[in-house]
Amino acid sequence: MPELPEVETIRRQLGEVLVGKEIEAIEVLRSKSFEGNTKELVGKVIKGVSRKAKIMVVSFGEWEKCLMIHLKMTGQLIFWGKSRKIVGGHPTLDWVNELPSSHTRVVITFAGGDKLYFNDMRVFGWIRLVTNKFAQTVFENLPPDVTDAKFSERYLREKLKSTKAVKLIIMDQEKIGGIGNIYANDALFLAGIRPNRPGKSLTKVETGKLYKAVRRVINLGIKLGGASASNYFDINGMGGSYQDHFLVYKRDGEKCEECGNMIKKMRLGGRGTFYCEVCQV
DNA sequence: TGCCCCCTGCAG
DNA sequence: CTGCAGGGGGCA
Repeated sequence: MPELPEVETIRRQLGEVLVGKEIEAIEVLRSKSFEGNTKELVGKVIKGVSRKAKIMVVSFGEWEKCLMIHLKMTGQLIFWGKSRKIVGGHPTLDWVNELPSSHTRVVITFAGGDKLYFNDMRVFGWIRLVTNKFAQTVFENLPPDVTDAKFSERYLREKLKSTKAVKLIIMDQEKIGGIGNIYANDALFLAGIRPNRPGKSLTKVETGKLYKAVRRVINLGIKLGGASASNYFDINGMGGSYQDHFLVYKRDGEKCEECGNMIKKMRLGGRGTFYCEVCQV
């Protein structure tokens, strides 16, 4: 589910409630969802939560290990307990009181009774106990993500030197981190570029527009707490609101707000792709 | 580069 | 029933 803005929203919230918390127990309800020996974590105190692209790392300060988390398509981290802090005003997940649910894969209990539920309907996501060294190597080997200072217009231009469709390039996590299907579609609309254009066919001006568009949609996504189009919720079970600002994503059949023409849908790299054939050339 | 796969659920 | 879903790895 989550792309960079959703993961970043979760990361910030986790940082607020988890730092200083001591792990009391970890219950793995689905073995595929957790890798490592849960017993090693008992008594460990969380020191921070970081992120690169769509991957989060929960660190424990001096300890040599950390937790890496990837939510993939349907992963959720729901925090429940006395320390729960609700900030937003968006609709709440109605089953938040009934956790664990049938989709709960891992439950982390903290000293004092607060709990963190890892829900993941499709079981693609994971939590892994790894060494700090390993996590550091993973992060170092990831390309810059959209929020990274190293993600420059020049960098983007370099990555676009390919015959691959521009949408597939900007979604390629080995080239640029953090852009998934929602924000890729909207960024290309904002830039006025057809998603299936070969990357190398973009002019310098178009590349500049795409660069600004990508940063704009990702930053707006973060500001709005992510997009709750289907099953994304923050750690309080609350939705984001970027879905109220979708430009083309999931809007096929509706009118383009710019020109009034019908938004079309095509398939690109096996993913639903939305665009306006008038505004995007 | 283009499939198929990992899973589960839901809309058409 | 089929196809599709905000991700990504492995395979030829």
